[in-house]
Amino acid sequence: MNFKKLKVFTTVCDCGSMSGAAKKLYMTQPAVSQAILELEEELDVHLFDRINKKLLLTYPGEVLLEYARRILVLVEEAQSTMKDIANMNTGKLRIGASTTIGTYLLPEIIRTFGQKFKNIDIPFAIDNTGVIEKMLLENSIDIGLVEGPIHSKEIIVKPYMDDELFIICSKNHPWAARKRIGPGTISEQNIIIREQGSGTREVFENTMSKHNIPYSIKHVLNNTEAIKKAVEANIGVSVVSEIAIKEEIKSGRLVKINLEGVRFLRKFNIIYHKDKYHSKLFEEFLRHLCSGNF
Amino acid sequence: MNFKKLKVFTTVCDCGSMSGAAKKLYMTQPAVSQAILELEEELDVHLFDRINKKLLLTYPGEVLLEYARRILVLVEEAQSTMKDIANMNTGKLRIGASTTIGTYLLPEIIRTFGQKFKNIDIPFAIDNTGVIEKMLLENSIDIGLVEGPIHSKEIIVKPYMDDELFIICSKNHPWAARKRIGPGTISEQNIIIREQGSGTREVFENTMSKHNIPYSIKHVLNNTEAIKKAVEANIGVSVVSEIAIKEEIKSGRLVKINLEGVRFLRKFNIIYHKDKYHSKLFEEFLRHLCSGNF
DNA sequence: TCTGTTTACGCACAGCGTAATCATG
DNA sequence: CATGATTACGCTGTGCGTAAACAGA
Repeated sequence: MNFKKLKVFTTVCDCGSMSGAAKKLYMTQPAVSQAILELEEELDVHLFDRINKKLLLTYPGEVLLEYARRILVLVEEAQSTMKDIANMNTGKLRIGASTTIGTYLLPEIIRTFGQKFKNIDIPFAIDNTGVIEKMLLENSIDIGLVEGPIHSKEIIVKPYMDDELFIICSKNHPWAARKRIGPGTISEQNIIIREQGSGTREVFENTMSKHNIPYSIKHVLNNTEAIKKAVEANIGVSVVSEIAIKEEIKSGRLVKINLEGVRFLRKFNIIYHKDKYHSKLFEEFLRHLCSGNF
Repeated sequence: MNFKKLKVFTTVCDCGSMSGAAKKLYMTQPAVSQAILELEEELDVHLFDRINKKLLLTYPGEVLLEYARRILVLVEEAQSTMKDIANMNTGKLRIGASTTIGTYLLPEIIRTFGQKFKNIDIPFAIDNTGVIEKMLLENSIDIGLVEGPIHSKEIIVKPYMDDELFIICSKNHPWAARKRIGPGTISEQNIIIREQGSGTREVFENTMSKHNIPYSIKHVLNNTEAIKKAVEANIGVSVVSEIAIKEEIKSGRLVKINLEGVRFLRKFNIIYHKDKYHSKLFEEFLRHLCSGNF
């Protein structure tokens, strides 16, 4: 018993004749006849009564027909679904991202990717880089977008884009008109910054100490949105990734300030497992990342 | 794609390794490996990630696994059901019977046959011989038990048993003590008999006229049970098939009377289509009929 | 004779085993 | 070196087509 024979059987039932089924299946009559005989032999059952040239289903024939139809429907559905997956008409890509990227970049990335590929399931997780790395290793995500360093040798790290942190102030702040300040002026300001452990804070502190610039932290907020609101309210100045403030810069609510001779640079990376098969959807997502401007 | 490959696939998923699956399936590793590769090639999809010697299902792999399990369950169920049918652990035999046989013989026949073969479905129809013959020709029953003559050349008629009609009277009737009467005495009696068209009445009338015995019908009842009750109540005498009065004869409520020199004989026949395949269940039913004393 | 099924026979390929190779711990 | 996957290759049997026989209208 195999799919083909079941298909032959159901077709014969539909047509009421072997020759009709043969025509429909692009086979010869003998092949159809043989398939039916083999089914009958294998199952030790007569499927048809041959009365007056008419093929009439026997009881076991009826029973088998029921099963055969159900099986073939499932098989065809399976094949069609797999074809959809192969053609990326359906699929799944599990994405992980570290906090900043996940918050400010990922939504737009997923939105546009989802537009390009309908019916695609794109579950995502947002957590710090270490957790995202771990998820990649235990195969609970397919690809990650992170800011921090990766340690596992099994993970391929591909630079995605350069990120830069900027000092920001309110449009009402005295700096707003100047856009450039000297390193010395910063120590006079109330600095609002993310909590210890944040990648953003780490880059800021490292860079500042590298340049031996003194500064004093006034407020600590564990949330970029809260920081932006605080700066907008002119409670102090802060430093955040440029991707977090596009909107506010555009509308003029916040102003980017250049600290003379100092830049806060880091890289965003795409990470994925070196041994994992790269599905077409995966490749498309990579292409999508590199093509788009997010 | 075929059953075997799906089976290989699900087994590999269960075992988490090709070698394990090979052992379970009594195949060699390469054969398993090849089956999986062929599946992947045919469906144009990667089913496993080969990470650290571990086989991890990809998304398309998961989807296929779902389908494969459902398909294989159905296939196994189908095979098991067909096997049951072949072994007569389940099955169906559609029986038709003419009125007298259907009423007095068939219930016991079906009861005992159903005891021998559990889980067998035995739908039956009771109607006059002509209808039963027609049902056989249009394949709505598999076998018939009839008293009347069959006309179709396509039907095989096999004598089943001899039936004899007997004149019956109540135990309170004057005849009851004698058991034998002469042909002349019958015309003095109130005769109760079935309606026109009844096989029983036909045999009675034919036999009586063949012997030139005069008789007068007093009551007509279209129902053997009613006739028996009427005779028991000594309203008159009647003539019925011996199979209809076993119980009453045994208990003495009715008495069988011999009409000297006259017997009302007919045959019960088993009928079935000459071209229809005789299932094992069918053969068993024939054997059952011939073996039992009904 | 024509239509449709079955039987007979030969070929081609799918699918399995054996053996060798590769990869990884 | 041991375990397990892959590659290479040859054989066997399934499954199909062609051809012929058979059966019924």
